[in-house]
Amino acid sequence: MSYSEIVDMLSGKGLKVTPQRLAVLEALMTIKDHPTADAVKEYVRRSNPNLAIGTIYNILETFCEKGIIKKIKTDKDFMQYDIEMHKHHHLYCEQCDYIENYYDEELDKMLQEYFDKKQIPNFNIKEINLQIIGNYKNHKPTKNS
Amino acid sequence: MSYSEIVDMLSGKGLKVTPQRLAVLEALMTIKDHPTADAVKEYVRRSNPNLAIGTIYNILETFCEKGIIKKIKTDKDFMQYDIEMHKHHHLYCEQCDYIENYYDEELDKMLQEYFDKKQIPNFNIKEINLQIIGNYKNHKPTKNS
DNA sequence: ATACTAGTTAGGAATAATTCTCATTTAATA
DNA sequence: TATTAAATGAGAATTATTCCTAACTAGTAT
Ligand SMILES: [Mn+2]
Ligand SMILES: [Mn+2]
Ligand SMILES: [Zn+2]
Ligand SMILES: [Zn+2]
Repeated sequence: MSYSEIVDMLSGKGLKVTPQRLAVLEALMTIKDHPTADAVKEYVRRSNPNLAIGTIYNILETFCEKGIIKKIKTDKDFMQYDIEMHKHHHLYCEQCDYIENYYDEELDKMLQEYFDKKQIPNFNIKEINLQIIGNYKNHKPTKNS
Repeated sequence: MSYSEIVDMLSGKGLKVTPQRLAVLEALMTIKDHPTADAVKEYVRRSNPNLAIGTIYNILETFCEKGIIKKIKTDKDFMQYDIEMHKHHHLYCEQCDYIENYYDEELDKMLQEYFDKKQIPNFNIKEINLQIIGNYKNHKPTKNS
């Protein structure tokens, strides 16, 4: 995503293009790993040492409302954010808390067809996300190493 | 589940049978609705006005460790607990935050077969939970009314 | 029935993530 | 350049959850 695409994306949603928002976007796109607000802070502070943590929460919330990112909650007591907006599911590793994206169009099609046929009474389905819980056979590196 | 079954279940897991644990269990079994720690507190305080909130968290954590209940993942910033231990999925209503259990053996079988065939590289699947997000055509009562 | 003890609880303090407040600053627009 | 609605920084406040520890109790042994 180029700089001008990012600018267009933000202003297209009625958001002012601020250095803080650009920094948070860059952090989210670089880290990818479903970062916490704190991980985003660590990242952006390298270039913007006094970007306030409250501002980060503000921006993340705004991005959620505008459909730019999503929240992910595990059984931990902090929120994680996901900038990958293509349809995907999640692998939750029970041992190292790593959450990996899982893409599977065949699966999506199968589920789509299944629920087209089998309606859930009184409920309109908007999307279906799988939480696939288990463990890696050999653990992924947690961060960048 | 009778009183003596509950007693056996707790002591079978090496847990002492205390009035506090019985009260929390009763709350969970009565509320069903994936209550928060606070909802459990509200319930148990009617009969045990000075059951400490710290004790409730203690008990809930112990129950999780012993496999009596589970934590469920939402995008809210508080935990919810689930005493239904039969395999099921969840319907998340976007409008009223109600989370309903969804049972579907046919679906489970389909997923089982799918992932038996199609392995995920480097990952052992332990369980799969669907987050089915959408809205009720006419909303469910939020509490008991 | 009584004593013992490891496990449990009450109550309050502490912590950590997140939200709020508001004075100041800034991006967009004219 | 002037205007203004929106955004930010700094720190206080809030909220869910955890921690601490003295007092208590369920289960077991005597
Ligand atoms: Mn993701
Ligand atoms: Mn459930
Ligand atoms: Zn792992
Ligand atoms: Zn609803």
